[in-house]
This record gives sequence, structure tokens and C-alpha cells, in this order.
Amino acid sequence: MKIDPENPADLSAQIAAAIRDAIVDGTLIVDERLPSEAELAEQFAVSRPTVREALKRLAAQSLIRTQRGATGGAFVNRLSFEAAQPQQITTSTLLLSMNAVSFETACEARYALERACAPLSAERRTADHLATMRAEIHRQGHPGLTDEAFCASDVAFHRALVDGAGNPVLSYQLAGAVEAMQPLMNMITFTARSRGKIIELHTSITDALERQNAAATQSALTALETETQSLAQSVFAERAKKPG
Amino acid sequence: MKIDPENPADLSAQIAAAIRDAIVDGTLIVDERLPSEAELAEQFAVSRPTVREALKRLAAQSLIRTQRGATGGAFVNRLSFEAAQPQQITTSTLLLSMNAVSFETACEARYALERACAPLSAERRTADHLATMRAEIHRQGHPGLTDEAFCASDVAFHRALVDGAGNPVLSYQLAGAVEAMQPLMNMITFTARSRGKIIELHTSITDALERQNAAATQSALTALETETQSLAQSVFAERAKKPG
DNA sequence: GATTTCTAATTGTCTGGCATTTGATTGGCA
DNA sequence: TGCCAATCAAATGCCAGACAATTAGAAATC
Repeated sequence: MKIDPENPADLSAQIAAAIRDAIVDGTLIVDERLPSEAELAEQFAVSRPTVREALKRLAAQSLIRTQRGATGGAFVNRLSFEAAQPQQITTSTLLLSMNAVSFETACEARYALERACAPLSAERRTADHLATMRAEIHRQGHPGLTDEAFCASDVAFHRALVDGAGNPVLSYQLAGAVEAMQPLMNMITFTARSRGKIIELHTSITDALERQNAAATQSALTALETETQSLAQSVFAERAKKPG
Repeated sequence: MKIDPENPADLSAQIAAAIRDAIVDGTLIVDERLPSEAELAEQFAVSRPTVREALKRLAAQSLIRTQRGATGGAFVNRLSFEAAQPQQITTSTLLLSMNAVSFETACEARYALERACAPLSAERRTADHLATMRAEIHRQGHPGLTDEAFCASDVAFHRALVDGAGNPVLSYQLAGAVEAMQPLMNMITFTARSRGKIIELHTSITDALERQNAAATQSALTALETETQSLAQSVFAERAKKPG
């Protein structure tokens, strides 16, 4: 673990990179304790605040955790899917909002990915997954539901669908795509009629999964994508007509 | 932007979260300059090192960039897909290696996601994408190629396939899944015979894409998945027989 | 008017110190 | 001997102040 002493700027970034590399290539293993801040400062020939800045960078990526006290210190974190997901969602959300990604593009990606889960989910979904999906469908039918709550329930429905595939890697990747869409979906006003259509399609998806019919699940998802796209298009067209 | 003064621990994390929230909800917009470190320290009633630790956390996530000098400071970064991808790949790689995800599970997720790109890629792939894929296939046929270089070429091939879909959201999500598999793939020894089979399947994939035949692309991908899985299984079985 | 120099603002880093937390040690007491 | 409380030591969390390096703009000079 070495840093470049020639370049006196960005010392904390260099130190963070050195430690990160050591974690990635296995030099530092899970739950291993890093040297204390004072020792690291000595090793890298920098001051303690600089070391601390480096450690905070790593902590921001959940690569390490710190613990105070006599046996405390910085420990290599076991990066869990649960810990990585919130950050993945934040990043995906910002990517969409800051890069002028069209609703169409985001929606296309999301449904393409969900269709990828469909065959696995049709095979492996448990009664629990189906129950969650039906519960969300039921909630979506409630008349007093705000648009935002409707979207949140939609996300919960789709996450259950994805989790039904029983593949944590898929669930992790899809969480970003599905949740990041929520701010975009929240821009849509859902009329009673469009809600009814969506609920109908959610029901066909759930039915198809229950019958373990992968093809039917995929075509229902495609229908839902088409419906969502045209709904968004009409909302945006309406908004363009009367600005303000 | 407020922090909880009651809880004296984790001040830098609280400040980082406050600023991150301001960026996510649009209070701070792209390229906007944050107050100087001294001003932030005053606002949050903490010291400058604490503010700096918070800023480093945000810099680690590419949410801000800093610039020295008279008109310098911390600026909200436009989070680009290019900047987010390396971190997404690092995270995905660590998730696989630290969570004992089986080769089977990771492989299944990867090919499910790639199949999701196939229809779009069949529709939109350019001559450039096809040329890249054929070039990688050609490289893979070179006899002197190390296993590691073969894997790297494999990754390049699949990334071209994914990029062919012309959807940056898909490319971003898939990059994590594809690249993170590389360390797992590197554990496999590729015989001349297995390389030949893979090259053959890569060729059918490229041919199907060239003919814009989505179904053929998907079934070729499925065949490649089956081949990869059985290859891995035999390698691991062999390794289990004679340990060391 | 162009070039050079100066200046002010800002981040990057260091030194030194104190507060807080927490496990380990040690001493006292039953 | 066994248990419990007080103490201790190590480590992180935080702070104050200072200096160095960089950079843009202003001022001075040719």
C-alpha cells in the first residue's frame, strides 16, 4: 500500500484508493482491523486529519466501519446487498435527474430488465411474493390514495415481482432501476381510469406468475410498459399545451 | 439544511447527509457552488475539519468536486454515467466476492439481464457495435491468448452487445453485472476446445444481431449461458477432486 | 494596450490538544 | 475464591489555529 509522495495534492484520495485496492484485491479481508489512524498517518507520512479524510471516503462507500473505544478502529466491512442498495438507488436517481434521461428511455430500461426477471420469477415465486403483490394491488384500488402513494405501492409491487426470481444479484440491480423511476412516475397524474387499467395489468401479471406462465408474464409486462408510456406521453403533451 | 446537535457523534455523516439530500431534492443544482468550508463550519456550528470530512464523503460518491484558488470551492457535480460506472463496478465486484454468491447465481443474473437487452440491441445495433464484436471474436481465436485476456475480451464483447441497445440506463446497469463477473470467470481455465465453443456461440450471437433477429439472439445467449454454467461446473468439480 | 506583479480567497495539510467511548485491568469486598 | 466496581489505556470524534499552495482578479508597470 503506497502513495505517490511527489504529488502533494489529493493525499487523502490517494490513501483512500490504496486502501480500497487492498480491499478489492483481497490484501485486506472482511472484518480485518486497519491500523489505527495514528499508525496509518505514520505509515503514509501524513497527518491524522488527512488519514481521517481518507477513511471517511471509504466509509461513504460502506467499505469500512469505525468503532470507538479501546478495541475500536476501522474495520473492513462485509458489503451487504442491503447496505449497497440505498446508495445504488440514490446514484441511479441522480443519474436520471441530472442527465436529462427521457421518461421513455428510463421506462424502456426498467421494463426490459423486469422482463428478464419474469421467467425466473414465474418458476420460483413463493406464496409470500404473490400475497405481497395482491396486497399492493388491493391498496392501489383504494379511492383515497394519493398519486404519490399509488406510485410507492407500484414500486413495492414490482420489487416483489423482482424478488420472486430468488436471485439477490438481480434484486440488487433491479432495485436501482425500479426505485429510480419513482420520481419520474411521480410527475404523472393518475386518473381513476388509468389506475383501473394499471391495476388490471398488475392482476394479469400476478395471475400469470401464479400459473407459472413466463410468456404470459412477459406479455403482460409489455402491455404495462405500453400503457405507462402512452400515459406519460399524454400527460406530458397536456402539460406542454398549457404551461404553468 | 439542518443537523441534529443533540447527537454529538457522526457529525460529518450528518452534514454529508444534509448536503446530499439538498442535492437529491434539487435545493442545490448542478454546478452550483457550495459555501466555503469556513462558512459551512459556521452554519453547522462545527469545525472546518469536520466539514471537510463531510465534503470528502460526498466527493467519494462523485456528488461534488472541489477546486482550489480564489474562485474555488466545492461544486455540485453533474453525475455522469461514465463517472458512476467504475464505482458501480467496484461495488458489484465486492458484493459478489464478499457474499459468497455462487457462480451459478451470478451467471444466471448476468445472462437474464443480457437477454433483456437482446431485442433492443437487435433493433438498434450499429455497424460499429457489430465490428467491435467481430473484432473481439477474432482476438479470442488467437492461440497465445492468456485466460485472463480471453476473459477481458469476453467482457468487451458483451459490453458491445449491451451498448448496442442504445439505452444508457441499460448500459450502466449491465456494466456492473458483466464486469463484476470477470473475477469469477478468471477462476476458469479455458481449454482450446471450450474456447472454440464459446467463439462459435459469440459468432451466432453476432450473426443474429446482424440479421436483427431478437429471438435467435436470445436463444444463442441462452446456449452460451448453458455452456458457461457447465464449463464452470466441470472446472469446480475437478478442483474439488484434487485440492491444492 | 499588454504584460507583469500583487493580493485576496479558498482549499489542502499539519500540529497539538481535549472529549468521549469502551474494553481490559486491578483492587477491594464478601 | 469469586464477583463487582473503580480505574486505566487506547482509540476515535472533534476542535482551534496556523501555514502552504493555488488561482482568479485587480493593480501596477512598461
